[in-house]
Amino acid sequence: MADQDTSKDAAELLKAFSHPIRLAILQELVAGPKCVTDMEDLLPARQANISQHLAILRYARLVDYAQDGALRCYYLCRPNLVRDLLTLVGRDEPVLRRTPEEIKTDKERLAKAKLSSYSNAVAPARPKLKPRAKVRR
Amino acid sequence: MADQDTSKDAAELLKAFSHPIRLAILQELVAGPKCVTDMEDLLPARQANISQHLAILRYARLVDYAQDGALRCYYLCRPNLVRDLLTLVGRDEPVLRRTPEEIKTDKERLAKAKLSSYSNAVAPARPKLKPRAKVRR
DNA sequence: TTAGGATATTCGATTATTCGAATATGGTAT
DNA sequence: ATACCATATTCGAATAATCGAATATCCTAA
Repeated sequence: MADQDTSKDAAELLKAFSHPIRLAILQELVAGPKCVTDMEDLLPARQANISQHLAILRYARLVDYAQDGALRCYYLCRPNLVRDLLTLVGRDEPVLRRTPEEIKTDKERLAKAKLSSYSNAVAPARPKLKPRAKVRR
Repeated sequence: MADQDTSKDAAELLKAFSHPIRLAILQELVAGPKCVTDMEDLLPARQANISQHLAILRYARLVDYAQDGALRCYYLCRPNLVRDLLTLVGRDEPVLRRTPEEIKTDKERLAKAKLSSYSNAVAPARPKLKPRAKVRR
């Protein structure tokens, strides 16, 4: 059942990645170590905010820094993870569509087929349902 | 400057991954297609909640479903992405620690070295600063 | 057509994230 | 010591994510 602890840890790690600014920071660090001031020039965010994001990345152990006088040179402390992750999300894979039949074959289950529909369910605006009948809760 | 659009899209994709239940769902789907009822047995979440997470995964185009009668068989519509991502976060890379000197070498910058400290800045509870002096804002 | 099963969605409340503003901190040079 | 630069942190307000409860919907069997 996909170990709950593992999932929780992995989710937390991924959360650290899941912000545009933080991704941009990581991307910049792939190119080489940088201090906060460098990043200010490269990113659309203010110093305080960048420091906040760096704190999150540090907490996730994705980055660390080496102090150089008054400067803190940030670097990736798990460069392979970061590089591979960035590559992975960059890459784009064609989106599959499977028919109920294909699925059935693949499924270790006993339900019976139904040849008609297969989903179109994607992003574009879901049709709203009827507003809910108000009831005491 | 690590394209802002790209970062935003990538961040959104990663957000879809960044939840323990959603990760667990994806993990289960790597093993093969499943309908919601199957997942209810496998995951520590209620039906409504699972459906909510599936909606998010669908929106991110990570999953889709094939209707089989009253059932909806969910499957990965970008299986490689999902598998690789899960593998990646599962794998654990040793955490690097670089000295200011190493960094300096690697840096296309003109600051001067400082041989002493390197960071210990990680997770465990940050020391609190002095509470801020209250001022009208 | 009605009932029941499987799944989705809406609402609302709770909790978590995010960001700017205002400092606090630490280092270094004076 | 003081001042200044680079960086962190706190607070607070605004926004977003999360989850249960209560339905709504769709499909099929009776």
